[in-house]
Amino acid sequence: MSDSALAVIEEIRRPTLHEEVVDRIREMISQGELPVGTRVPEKELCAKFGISRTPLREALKVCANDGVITLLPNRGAWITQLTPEDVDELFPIMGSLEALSGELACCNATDADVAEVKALHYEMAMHYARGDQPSYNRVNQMIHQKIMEIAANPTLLQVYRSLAERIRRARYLANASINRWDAAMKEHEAILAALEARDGVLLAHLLKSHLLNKREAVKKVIREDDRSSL
Amino acid sequence: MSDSALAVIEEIRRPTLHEEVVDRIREMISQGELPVGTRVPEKELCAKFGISRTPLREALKVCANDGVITLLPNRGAWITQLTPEDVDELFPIMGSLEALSGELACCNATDADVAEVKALHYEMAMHYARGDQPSYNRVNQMIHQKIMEIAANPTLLQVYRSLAERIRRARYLANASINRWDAAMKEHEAILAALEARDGVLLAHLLKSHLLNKREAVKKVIREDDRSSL
DNA sequence: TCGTATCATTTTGAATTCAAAATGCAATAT
DNA sequence: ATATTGCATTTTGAATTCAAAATGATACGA
Repeated sequence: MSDSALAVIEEIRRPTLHEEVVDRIREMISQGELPVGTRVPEKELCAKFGISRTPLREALKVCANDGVITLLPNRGAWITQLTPEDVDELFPIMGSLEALSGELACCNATDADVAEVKALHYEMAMHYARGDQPSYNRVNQMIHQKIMEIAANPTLLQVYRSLAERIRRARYLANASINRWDAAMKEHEAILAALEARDGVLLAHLLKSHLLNKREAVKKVIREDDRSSL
Repeated sequence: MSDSALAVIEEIRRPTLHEEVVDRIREMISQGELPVGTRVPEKELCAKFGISRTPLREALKVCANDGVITLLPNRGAWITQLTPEDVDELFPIMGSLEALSGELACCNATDADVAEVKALHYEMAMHYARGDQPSYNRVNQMIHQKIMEIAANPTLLQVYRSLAERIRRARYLANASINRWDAAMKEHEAILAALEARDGVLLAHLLKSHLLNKREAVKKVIREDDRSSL
């Protein structure tokens, strides 16, 4: 092996400073602590995090690359305001990726995997029955994550997460009031059945539709958010 | 509109320094000027670009976020060495996205759009007939890009490009010797026909298979590259 | 009164500096 | 001869500094 070549790059990677900052910024945006459409207060964040501008700005470039932040040259970093058009572009992409996760999951799923999804499904049904939306949402997300995990494609997970990050805030707001809860639960029953039957084509289709059904709710939230900032 | 809020963030965006550097680094990797599996020579690049370490390191963080560079804390930035497993993860994802582009393209395509793809197809056929591989590859890529363009989903294009960047070098090498050229041309004829017929489901399927058929060629190149570095 | 020009202040972008970590090398011990 | 320790050098990560651009406030003129 040559002097400067590395056979396989794989190490224990504790997060570096700027990665840590990227996570914190994302978190703050999703919590509304950094409101969409406003300028990132560079100085304040440096003080808050106890760091200098260098790692903060590195993190901002990374976030900009992900579309969460928009950099205006010489005019600062702004928290990206999603437009309804952005949502219309994002959902079909995420739908395709979720569909893929379903297909792959059906190829790989062990009986134990299916049992775990089933357990989560019933846990979610419990929260649904009790009308506990926050818990429902949490378990709901776990189901989709579990399917992604069964798909066993880390790159897919990474790409999906990076897209999900862009609409995380809007999704969070949309989840505050679910307006087609009954329908969503029915869809989830079909999803579970398809996975149990290892019917990849069907599961792909169901996951895609399930996601696209949320599109209008997210767009609605964005439009309201737009109005509130005028 | 409130003091710090921006209705829509949209401006003439001339590339900033670090963005320019990101492009240059990607270009150098795809050309083999920065060989896969080696350490990024920070100092040399600064000298070459005539910049300080700050914008270079910003660019490296962005590239790392895209997976083109791997950062080892306190041990420098390395040009990511794709594994066959990475390729197996990437191709289904890119296949899904190409499929989506085909579906959307069929919804949107005007007659002029189809005519343009047809023209490109014949141009490619010409290069095929003459055995001119480099020109064939160039036009081939233009066709896929044109379909993406017709799909009219800038976000999709952006995501696809970011993934394509990871295997750009390997694809470039694989393209040096096409080993199923006849089959690929036949597939392209079917692709054109599906677009003309506005058969989105079929086009999606064809584009996906067409891409997946390249997977083994890319893996082969990577394995050879691995061996050469031992 | 409203618009424009001037200038001080703040913010941004990028170079420089500085401390900590890693690397390479020589001396020593086994 | 090989492995281990200690030390000088290099590289990395992050703070600081500095110049350029943008912002805001005030004075001036129409």
